[in-house]
Amino acid sequence: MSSSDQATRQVHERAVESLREQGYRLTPQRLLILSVVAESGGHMGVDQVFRLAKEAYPYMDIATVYRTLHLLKKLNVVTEVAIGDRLHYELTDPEGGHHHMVCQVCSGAFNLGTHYLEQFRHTLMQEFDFEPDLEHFTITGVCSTCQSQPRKGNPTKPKV
Amino acid sequence: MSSSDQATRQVHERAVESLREQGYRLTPQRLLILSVVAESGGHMGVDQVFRLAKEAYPYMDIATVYRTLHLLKKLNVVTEVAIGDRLHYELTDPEGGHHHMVCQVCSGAFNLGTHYLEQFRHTLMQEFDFEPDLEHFTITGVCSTCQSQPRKGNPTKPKV
DNA sequence: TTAGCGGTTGCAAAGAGTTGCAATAACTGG
DNA sequence: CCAGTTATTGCAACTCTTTGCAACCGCTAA
Repeated sequence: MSSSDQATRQVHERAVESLREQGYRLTPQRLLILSVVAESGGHMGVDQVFRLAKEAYPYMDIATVYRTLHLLKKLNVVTEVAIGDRLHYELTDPEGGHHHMVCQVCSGAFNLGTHYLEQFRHTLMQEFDFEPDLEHFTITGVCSTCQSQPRKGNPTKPKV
Repeated sequence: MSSSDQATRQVHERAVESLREQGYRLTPQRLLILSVVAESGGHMGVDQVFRLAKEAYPYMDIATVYRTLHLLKKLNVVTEVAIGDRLHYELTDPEGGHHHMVCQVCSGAFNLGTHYLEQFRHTLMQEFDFEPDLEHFTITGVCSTCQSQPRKGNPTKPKV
């Protein structure tokens, strides 16, 4: 057994617990969608989740995928990441959250530790008494690589 | 003549110049959509823009509204603001840009000066060589009023 | 002022995501 | 282990936004 199998099982256990605790039912569809996301390693678009899930269970419906991903997001099992103008999903980082920097040129996504935003949060609360929601924060821009390779054709594949 | 008429005329002049400079054509549809947004004073949803524009010109098409708003956004004449899960549009702040804090509870939108993000930008470039796009930045959270009025029914109308 | 180029529009249809609803099936108590 | 309750699914219809395309019309040059 690989360490990724191990990780996947832990994810399942935690997710199952979250579901039961809050009165949600454990359905094959939910477990399947979860395992698809868990096994991908990185973040996936909804259509990609749907395609893989449908391979395993042909009756899978796209509406179920959307509903399940929204649910898992609410339970903090998966995290939503905006890549381009589409939402992607990945397992929530167990070591406390992180944010994303997404490159507009190559669509690469880079992690950003929470503490980089703490100062900003502090400022907003101090100055405006505004409590920002910085749980799943994605900022777009241009990454290091694409800055040094000026507009040279094809975007590369997303990194995690 | 009111000062808002005056402001509206200035907006038209600047927008017309932007369009011509870059080879875009001045069409009645574009001018109408622009004036609808300009006269609203604040930010408006696409459907609201469409409805008002259609009152003045019944052949107005929703696709034209979308295309025009995207164009005006590209020309930096209007600014896109995410309210809830819909995009709203407002005239771009002539005094240099500002960002928005949008309350998840009451949907109120509050302005946030650019300098509050400068430090954050500096950090990202220093640490990650990542050039963030902070042009039109919207952050969600809970505003001062809604923090002190715990979950008491109806959201108020958007401000600004 | 007019002819013609090509950017724009209106329409229709496609795509992405959401929602209502009846049938299904996961959970509970007995 | 079974029956009842009710959350969930699959389907289809719907909303919101984008896109392809032919007709149209704003602009420029003569």
